[in-house]
Amino acid sequence: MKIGELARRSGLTTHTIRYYERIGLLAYADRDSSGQRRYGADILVWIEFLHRLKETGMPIREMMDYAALRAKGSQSGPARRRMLEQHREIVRARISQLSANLVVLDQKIAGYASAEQGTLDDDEN
Amino acid sequence: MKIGELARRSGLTTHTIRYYERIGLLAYADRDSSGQRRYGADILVWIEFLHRLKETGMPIREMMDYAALRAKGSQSGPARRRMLEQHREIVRARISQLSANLVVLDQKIAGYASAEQGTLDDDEN
DNA sequence: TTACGGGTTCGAGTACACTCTAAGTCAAGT
DNA sequence: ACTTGACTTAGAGTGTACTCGAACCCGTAA
Repeated sequence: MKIGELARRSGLTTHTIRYYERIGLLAYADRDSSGQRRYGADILVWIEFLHRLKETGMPIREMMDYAALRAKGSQSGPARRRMLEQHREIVRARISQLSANLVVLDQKIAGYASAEQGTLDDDEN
Repeated sequence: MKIGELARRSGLTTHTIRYYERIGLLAYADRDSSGQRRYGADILVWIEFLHRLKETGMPIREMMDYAALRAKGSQSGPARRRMLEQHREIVRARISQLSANLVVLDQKIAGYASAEQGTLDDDEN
């Protein structure tokens, strides 16, 4: 497929796909006779994985490191596993933090709700 | 207290405190006779709350809206409650998303671990 | 009195992750 | 032949949230 179709199917823009190739997140794509990028379907799996890393807050730099390991082939498996394990801890910590903050938010909202019932005055935050 | 002490106690830098004042996240602080900012202890509570909003991913623009409502006094309570309720939904969604991605990450790591045991080959991501 | 550790303002600079523009090429449809 | 839409490159611009620098002022201890 060409870059436009990949864009539609991956949810990235063509700009972003080229940008990712430039910085090494996506491998340099084979070009056809007129110089246009041609992709196989397997790149969608990789982009989806990148999307997950991004969604979980991994910085692009780290994704680049991961991509570089991946490009070295299966011998880099253990290193990639270690990266993912570290990242997993960050994600777990983030979930805990958000959950804790969610509790405080709930309390705050309950405080406002009470104030609206006239049973309490609010605390000015 | 002066800005330096507030910085130490709040975890913000003096630069950031002045920046927050500039954009309206913190109220314009009273100045002493030599023009230096003087803060009461109550601002720490507000900064801590701002920190929570930030940690949960609220953009500064929205925090500014919230701060503006707060500056209007207790009559803005209901509007603030609605803002927090909307934000709470965003936080809940984010936690769900992270949790879902965490599961995938676990599977991926398990896949690498199996590959290292020699029981499977990896899938090249 | 002079050095020091604060503080002040304004405006410029930084990091991240895109996002877009300019100027051009190319293939297919009418 | 011409238009349309998709593609190419290099490089500039954007938005967010700070972060820092320059040039200056002010109060206190040696």
